[in-house]
Amino acid sequence: MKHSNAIEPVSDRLLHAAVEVFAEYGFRDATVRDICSRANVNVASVNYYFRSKESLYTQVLAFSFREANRLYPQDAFLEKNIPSEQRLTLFIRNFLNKLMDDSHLGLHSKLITREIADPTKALDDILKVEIVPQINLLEEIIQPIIGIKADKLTIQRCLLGIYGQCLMFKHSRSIIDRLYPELIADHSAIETCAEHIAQFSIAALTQIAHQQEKSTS
Amino acid sequence: MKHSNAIEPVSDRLLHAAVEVFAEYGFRDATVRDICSRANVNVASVNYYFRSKESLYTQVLAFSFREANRLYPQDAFLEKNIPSEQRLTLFIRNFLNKLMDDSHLGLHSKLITREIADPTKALDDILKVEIVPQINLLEEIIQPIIGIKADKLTIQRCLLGIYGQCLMFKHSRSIIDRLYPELIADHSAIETCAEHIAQFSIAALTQIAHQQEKSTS
DNA sequence: AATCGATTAAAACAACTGTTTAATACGATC
DNA sequence: GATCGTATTAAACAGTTGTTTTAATCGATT
Repeated sequence: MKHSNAIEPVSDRLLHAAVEVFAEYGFRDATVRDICSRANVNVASVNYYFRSKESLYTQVLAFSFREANRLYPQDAFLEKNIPSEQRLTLFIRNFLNKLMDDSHLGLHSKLITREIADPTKALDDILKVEIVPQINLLEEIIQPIIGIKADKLTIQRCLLGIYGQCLMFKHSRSIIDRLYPELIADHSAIETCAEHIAQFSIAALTQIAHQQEKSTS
Repeated sequence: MKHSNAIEPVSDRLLHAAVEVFAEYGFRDATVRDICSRANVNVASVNYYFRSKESLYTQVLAFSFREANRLYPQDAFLEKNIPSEQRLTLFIRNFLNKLMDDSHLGLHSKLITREIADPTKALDDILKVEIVPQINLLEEIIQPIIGIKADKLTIQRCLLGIYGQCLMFKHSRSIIDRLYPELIADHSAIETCAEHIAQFSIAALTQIAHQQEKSTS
């Protein structure tokens, strides 16, 4: 006797349930039984359809990245003929929206930041396929703002600074929820935060650019 | 028969071992048996000296904050007669050094950031006693830079931005280790990063201050 | 030397973990 | 309708977890 909501294949139900559970508890604290009960399937199904809990987790991560990129495509700021400042603003807005998406499919960013904060074996693959290309894109964007003469390490520090301002909203969500809930009350509030980070960073970057010019002239 | 290194009381050995294990694995994945074997005591000792694993964790967190504040006192930038920019620089340098301290006693910051990223019941106490005062101090420091007219929410966003740039080095350590290890190779490299964050932030803050003046005049 | 409270030790507890097994039910093919 | 591979189930497995129990040991006091 199949269960009530049997429209969706078992393996798909497992994958979706696993996204929820892994996002909520992390790989180590998520339990196979929890996943299976949410998917309304037997405990043995995880090992039947996916080889193991770990293999399921890997596939969940891959699926999450696909979904995140589907919902928040990076098309808008790929065009190189718009001003760098505007490209940076678009990039930050897109990234922050992706991070703060609390909808059903926004669990993906939780998974990823969890993986960064507490890496499993899966991190190295993620780095290569997803994170490095995104970082390279951001570097390409801020390069014209900061100037050609900029030190390589300086650029790296700027990159991390911009990422840090964004990721703060995810990694320290627990604190923001408790101290500054207004900042992330709704979508428009988050947009304002993105706008702020962009202006903050552009101001700093141009300032650094001026200093570079001075010191090398 | 007592064990070899019996100079230190059992409860102290347990506490120190617990700092290591909780920092490395987090509360949920740390095991009582691991802690006890590192402290060279029986498994039952945790429940004998501390009531439970959870109670031990609470005491470990409190101990860690005491140690962190002992090693990185906030005296230097408490004096209000030095320029705000310099106070901010000192604050950031102190904070980043505290975060990146990899020595034996630097495990404390690992514990704290872990607690922020994945809160237990203990977080609310930590917030009140340790984090809020530090945030208030930073707010007091940047207030003069950003100007009196600044919006309350704007100040909050700036606060988070500065914290985010610093915490990035802790929360996303796994990525920095893999992509930009030079940035945190040694103490002087970290100092340079602190200097960078300070300049980056000051540039942005003064820029915001100018914009505020324009829009309200 | 006997006694008492505090400490340590080994063992067992019950609950939970991921995984496996072995039996059953199903659905299509012959 | 029997047969065969697939899917599902309940049960059990072996390992680990935090905690408790019960007994042994120690050190000081009487």
